[in-house]
Amino acid sequence: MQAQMNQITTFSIGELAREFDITTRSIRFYEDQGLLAPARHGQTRLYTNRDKVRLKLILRGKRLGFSLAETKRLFDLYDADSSSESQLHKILELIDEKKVSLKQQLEDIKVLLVELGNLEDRCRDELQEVTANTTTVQE
Amino acid sequence: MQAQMNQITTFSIGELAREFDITTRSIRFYEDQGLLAPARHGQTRLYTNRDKVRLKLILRGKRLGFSLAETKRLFDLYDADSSSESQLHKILELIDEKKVSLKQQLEDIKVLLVELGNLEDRCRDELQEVTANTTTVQE
DNA sequence: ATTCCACTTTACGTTAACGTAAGATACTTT
DNA sequence: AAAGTATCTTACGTTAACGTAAAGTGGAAT
Repeated sequence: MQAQMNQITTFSIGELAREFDITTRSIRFYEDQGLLAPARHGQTRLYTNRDKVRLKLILRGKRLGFSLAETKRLFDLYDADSSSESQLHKILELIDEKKVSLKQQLEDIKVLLVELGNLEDRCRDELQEVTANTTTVQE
Repeated sequence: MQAQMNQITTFSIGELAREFDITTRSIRFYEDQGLLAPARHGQTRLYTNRDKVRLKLILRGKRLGFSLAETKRLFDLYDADSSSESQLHKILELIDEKKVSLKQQLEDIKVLLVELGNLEDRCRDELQEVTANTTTVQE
């Protein structure tokens, strides 16, 4: 009851791959690019929960069209504890850039959703006509 | 006053490149991939307003992380006039897929915006402390 | 002991979306 | 006429983000 207190649940590379539906190759590649830094047990990689969160963030970044390099920059920003004044200003700049482009994306998406909705309506109308004709013909 | 009625304003490839801040190479590439089909005057390409709109859509797609192939599919959907019933169903499916992934993106962006806001606040706080310290030291 | 499985490294191959250079054509300006 | 500018085609080069194959290692099951 006491001999196993250090149960810091870890994950194998295969478990993560299955959970996020990606290949182990991708995970190792992200490490190669400096986005992940799992511990090791011998040669084998051991991923902590923190690594798992990182991976989730990487994939979210990808969905948003971020390059791995961009995501890494954001990680580095987040990790940087205390920086110089000029550094902090630079960080704030970067954050602002991202925010601007994200807001642009948000607008883009809203517009596209509306357009897709219209297209969908048009399709449904056409579908109505087609099936109506077919029915008529078959009488 | 009558001899020039067919003034269908067109654009050169260079004009479009400047306006959208991309290279002519890109524009020609989009044509190569079947996303644009400008008219010709001799060898020279002539872009109509419709082409311009298309180009704008292509770039918006890129901002949203669409591949050119995906954007082309959407174009083809939009262009398809009357299709068979099964075709229409397929189109509706595709539209729905896009809508789902776009809504996911929308959520992703909202979350990220909040997180960036937090990060920004943290930076500002730290900046406050740094400048406060500097001021104190310099007294 | 050997078979199996998940993991490892190394390394070459692949696709998308262009970049870039070379050489030809066309129109305009000097 | 010559030079400049914009356009064209052809074609090889480049980068990111992996895919894929080869060959080896380590623990578990038969």
